[in-house]
Amino acid sequence: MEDFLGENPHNRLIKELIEGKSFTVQLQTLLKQPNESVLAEELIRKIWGSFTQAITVLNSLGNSDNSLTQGQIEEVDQPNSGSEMKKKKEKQDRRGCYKRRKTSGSWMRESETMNDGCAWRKYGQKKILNSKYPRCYYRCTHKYDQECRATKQVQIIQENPIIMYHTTYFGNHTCNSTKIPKHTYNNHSMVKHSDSTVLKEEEEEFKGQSDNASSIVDSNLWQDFMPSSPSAHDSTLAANYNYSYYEEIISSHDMEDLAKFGEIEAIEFC
DNA sequence: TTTATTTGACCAAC
DNA sequence: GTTGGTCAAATAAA
Repeated sequence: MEDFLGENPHNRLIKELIEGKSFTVQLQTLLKQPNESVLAEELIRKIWGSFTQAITVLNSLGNSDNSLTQGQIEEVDQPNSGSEMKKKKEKQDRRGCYKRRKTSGSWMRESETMNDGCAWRKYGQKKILNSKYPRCYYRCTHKYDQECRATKQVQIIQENPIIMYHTTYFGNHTCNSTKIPKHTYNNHSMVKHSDSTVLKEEEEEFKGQSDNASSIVDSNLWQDFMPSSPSAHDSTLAANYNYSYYEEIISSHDMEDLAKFGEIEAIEFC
């Protein structure tokens, strides 16, 4: 593993996250006392610094496909500075102006129902070459009001004896209305498949729930570091941050390393 | 009137 | 040149 400014990046990352958590606990204590706003502001600044450093370290780890640009980092760094402006950016005619999506960051499920508990809006349908059934394109209902970029493609793969749908999900829900499902990594409900992730669901458990599977790890990880319940922005930040990297961290011996630092209690996935 | 769906056009990727 | 993903006008439904 490459050094990060003379320090092992892995250790540096752990150190920054632990510091961030420690500052959060201090802040929590401080907020219970009156007239400590100056100290609180200082702690907030330190927490911000820790997470910024952590993001920088993660971003430096060489996964170029998923590395954030500095602009993206700054975007999440300054929650009130640019995003509001972007929300108001005027619509323009972007018909046909798109990049064909890559399969990385996607995951699939096959089920007897299209219903997954999320609010989707259909925006297109296409006949697919060598396919008996058309492919339907859906985006999150909150694409514009909450800038949720989740999309899915649904295609019937068989009609007999029952209709089976093959659904491919792209992106994570960042909208507030999304419910976090009870899918977990440790029950092996998700199977990594090449660059994408195949979601082998337990259908009964799944019905009526969201299937924003990748956000599970993200949201719980961040919950662990957050003193209060995370906002949509928090999960966005984590979700945008390349969950596959978290998966890599969490599923490996690195968890032992996390524990070694002693400050982090068990990280639970639902 | 508002919201959702359908469908043809557009165009980048292959 | 073909294919597939997205847009937006037209249309339907609530």
